Amino acid sequence: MGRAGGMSARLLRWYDAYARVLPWRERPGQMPGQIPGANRADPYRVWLSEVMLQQTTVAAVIPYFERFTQRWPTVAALAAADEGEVMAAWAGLGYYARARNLVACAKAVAGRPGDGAGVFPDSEAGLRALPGLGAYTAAAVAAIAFGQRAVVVDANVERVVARLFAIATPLPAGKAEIRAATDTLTPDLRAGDFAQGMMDLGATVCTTRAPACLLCPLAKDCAAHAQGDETAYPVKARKAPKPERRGRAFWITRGGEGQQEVWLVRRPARGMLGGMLALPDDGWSAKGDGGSVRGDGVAPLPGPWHVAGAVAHVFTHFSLRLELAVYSPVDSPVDLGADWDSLPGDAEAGGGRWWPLARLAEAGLPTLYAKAARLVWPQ
DNA sequence: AAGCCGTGGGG
DNA sequence: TCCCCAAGGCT
Repeated sequence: MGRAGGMSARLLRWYDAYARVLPWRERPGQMPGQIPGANRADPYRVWLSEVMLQQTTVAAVIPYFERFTQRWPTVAALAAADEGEVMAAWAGLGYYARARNLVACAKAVAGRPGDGAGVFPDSEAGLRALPGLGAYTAAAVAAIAFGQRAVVVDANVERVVARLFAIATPLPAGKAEIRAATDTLTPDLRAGDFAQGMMDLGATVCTTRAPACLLCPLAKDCAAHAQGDETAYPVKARKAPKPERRGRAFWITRGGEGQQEVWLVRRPARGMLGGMLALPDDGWSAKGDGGSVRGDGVAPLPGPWHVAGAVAHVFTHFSLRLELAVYSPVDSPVDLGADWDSLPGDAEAGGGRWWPLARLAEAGLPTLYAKAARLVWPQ
């Protein structure tokens, strides 16, 4: 057995002993010398978990995974689900294009011709062609659910491998080099357990800030450890500072005590918070861009309003300070309900709708709007 | 191909 | 407080 073989064997033994117990995962190492795919797990659950885990922590995913699998136990059930309900169930998890792709992928799988209906493709290439599955997810599902040998590289593997081989090429340029090195380590058998083991190692031992090399089964093979500077790898460029944006959302209600409703809009499928229900807003103009207002606008609305407060929210590439303007308080003489046509809402996205305040939690607002709503409507 | 796309937790 | 980052994909 070569050096790479020794490393993967050590990693698999470590995984057999210390694998995290996760809802979508089968227990490893039940059968020494097992055949390929001996640990294969339900492809639907593997796929769903992998999509949820894209750029998202395990702790954040677990409750969503439990709710989704309870409500939609099979890919066929998910394919038949109302898309709005899926989006609402995804609310709070972020990167909402994943939810739209999730539905599209479920429909594609459920609609596969012949005996394949409702069955995921079992090859990496077949999986890669499905919406929402990129290089990582296709490889992960092929390996974990179908026992295929696939080279699985996520941010954990990138970090572990960059350290093992002291790869100094900065990311993302270094990705090719890292993938090639991962390929040499990946075993023909148990590629899925190997991938999960590498990810567990990265998540629990070979961590970004303070790697626990004393606990690492690969420490004696690790070039960065030999150099005494594990955290020097992988090399990454510094991120650009986030610009600040400001915006104003509108809290428009109607109805009497106990029967109040709030005006919600469906955001366009593309762009920020695409496809999600939201409070109408003015488009979050960037500071200093002339105050250009895109989106819903508020000019046509009659009646007095006041600013109830503001929330701060940080997105991937900008931060936002969102004011909440409250229209038509309960005692207002203005009946906005009679002014339906003038209410804001993107027609192509389905316009807007009055939503009972008592059931606001079920609307599935993205965190930004949930925070804003909390200013005037306690949970 | 570089920018867009959420959120919450940890140091 | 602020910065970094997490089982990335799409355009």
